[in-house]
Amino acid sequence: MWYLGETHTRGGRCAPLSSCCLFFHRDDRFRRLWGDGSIKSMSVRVRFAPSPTGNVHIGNIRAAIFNWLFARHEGGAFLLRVEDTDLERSTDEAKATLREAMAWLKLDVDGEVMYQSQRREAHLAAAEQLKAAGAAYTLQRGKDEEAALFFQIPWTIEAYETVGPASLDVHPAVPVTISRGGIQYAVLSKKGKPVDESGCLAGFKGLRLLDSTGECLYALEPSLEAVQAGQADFTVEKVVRMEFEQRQVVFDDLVKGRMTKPLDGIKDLVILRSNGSPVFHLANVCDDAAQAITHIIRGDDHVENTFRHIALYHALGVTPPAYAHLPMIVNAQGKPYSKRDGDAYVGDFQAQGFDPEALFNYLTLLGWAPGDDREKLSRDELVAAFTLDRVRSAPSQMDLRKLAHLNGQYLAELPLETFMPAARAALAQQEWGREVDEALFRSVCALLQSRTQVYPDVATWCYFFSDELTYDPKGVRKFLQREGIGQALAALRERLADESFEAAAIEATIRAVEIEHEVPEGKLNQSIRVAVTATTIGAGLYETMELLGRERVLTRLDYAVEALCTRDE
RNA sequence: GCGCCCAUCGUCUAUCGGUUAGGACUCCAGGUUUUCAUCCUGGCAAGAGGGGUUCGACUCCCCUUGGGCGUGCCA
Repeated sequence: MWYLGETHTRGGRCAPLSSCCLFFHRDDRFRRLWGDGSIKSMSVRVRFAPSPTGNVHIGNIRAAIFNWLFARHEGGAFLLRVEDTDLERSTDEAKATLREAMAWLKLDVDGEVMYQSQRREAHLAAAEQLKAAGAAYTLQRGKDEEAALFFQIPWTIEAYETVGPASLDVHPAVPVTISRGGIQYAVLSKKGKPVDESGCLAGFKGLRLLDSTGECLYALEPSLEAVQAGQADFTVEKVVRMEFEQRQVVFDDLVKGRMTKPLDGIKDLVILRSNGSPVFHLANVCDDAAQAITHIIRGDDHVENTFRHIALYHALGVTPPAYAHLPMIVNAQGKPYSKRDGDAYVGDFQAQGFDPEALFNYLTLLGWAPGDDREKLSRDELVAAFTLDRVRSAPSQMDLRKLAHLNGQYLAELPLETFMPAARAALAQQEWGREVDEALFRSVCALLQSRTQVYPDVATWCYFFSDELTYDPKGVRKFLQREGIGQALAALRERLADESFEAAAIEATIRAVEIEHEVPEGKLNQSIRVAVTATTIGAGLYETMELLGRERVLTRLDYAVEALCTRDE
């Protein structure tokens, strides 16, 4: 538990968020661990917090998988929070899709599911708390509009560290403004044009504005309290240079290592829209605190948010959780999956007949590896091996062929009773596969399961169930249109007509025909295969013929001799 | 533009200063299977470029290039 000790000592300080305790008391797990209000265990609590949009993105589910794996490895809790504040998209159907995807991959959730839409009061209370503490202020955008509530990046918190003295050349034509909302100024572009910049007040500790002679036009410190309180603001003209003590926000990411971001590059953020609704940042932080999340494991598109979220935690009086940012999964072009990319949703993989365990296993291998040469790992092995320090920080792209290969290994191990229904469903996609003989189907499954990579491969089983065959032209040319083949097959047909039609007997018959017709041993097999199955690949020939049955084999041999073989005698 | 992050075979990855840079997928060749597939053996294939630090660098540092993310009263 190397990362728990120092970086994360949650002191059970959820007190400022009154509503969170309400939530906890409904959570049996919490009651068990911390029922008397004291901390007995530093149990890991992670969460998956998707927006239910009707589709679960593959990158999202990978984040869920890593969270789940981490929780199970640590013996902690894996929680689900449905961020359903977008009422238009968050339909019951979308939520059901989400739960189905998770159930399919066996991502079992601990405790009660939290629905963010029901947390509005808590979010508003948190906003109110910040406002009362002077950590938030209202600001009007337009004259006629209602004011939005901004979170003021705190002046000091323990997550800041000093970088050192900094100076910035400023465009003198654009005045520098100092207000509760931060510092606004313009720097010079390469061509000398003004480029607007702004940052929060806290980013400019010890700020001094200098003119071209080096004289100090304004110093922040004397009026700091008045500015912070919104009782004073300043506009300073002809500033050429700003000097200040640069500070940065720091956190130790469990996969990316030490992360820093200069405070002067961070802006105050809206937490309550002018219509009064809470924004993502507030809701997210608030709920993570309420669920007592200890580790946030999410996509690295959130790293920038983290710096501001940490400030929010501190302002709310809550110790921030530990963070682990996962690399993105990109498409075959190396670009992030967009909504237009097909095959990027969990449901698609399910529909395409991938085995959930195979997909689960494959997804763990994207951005993570156990460190030895194992690739096919069972759930238990994955849980045992999974640690965040082995997560890579470079993006990775999916390789469908490798997934298919892995899938094949999983399918081969499935009990026949599990394999059959799925194979049946795939077979039903084919016209000839809707109604098949049950006994034959079972036998064919038994014969071909081990060589099925993905369920749609069952389309190649056509020759067992249908007589409308499409002969592989290459196979016909290579194995049927050869001198003497027609005669040999014709002879075989005669002998098969009245001998036992069991695999071993069939094999013996074939060998005998080969000898009679002076065909090298085994060389007739592929010709027979093409004649009776129309393809060059398949299972063992003798078993295949036995399953096909005498009638079909004889008919097809007749057809091959008549229509496909070279007539050269 | 600025900020943050990333960089080993085509792809997924191993390597935590000293290796003939290993494995897997794909592809190719051979073997086993008197057939097909599996399987086995072998092969093709990588440290983006340039500077440092060091006896020694894929590994640490800097620069460049390339890519991603962020820069919303989206999440």
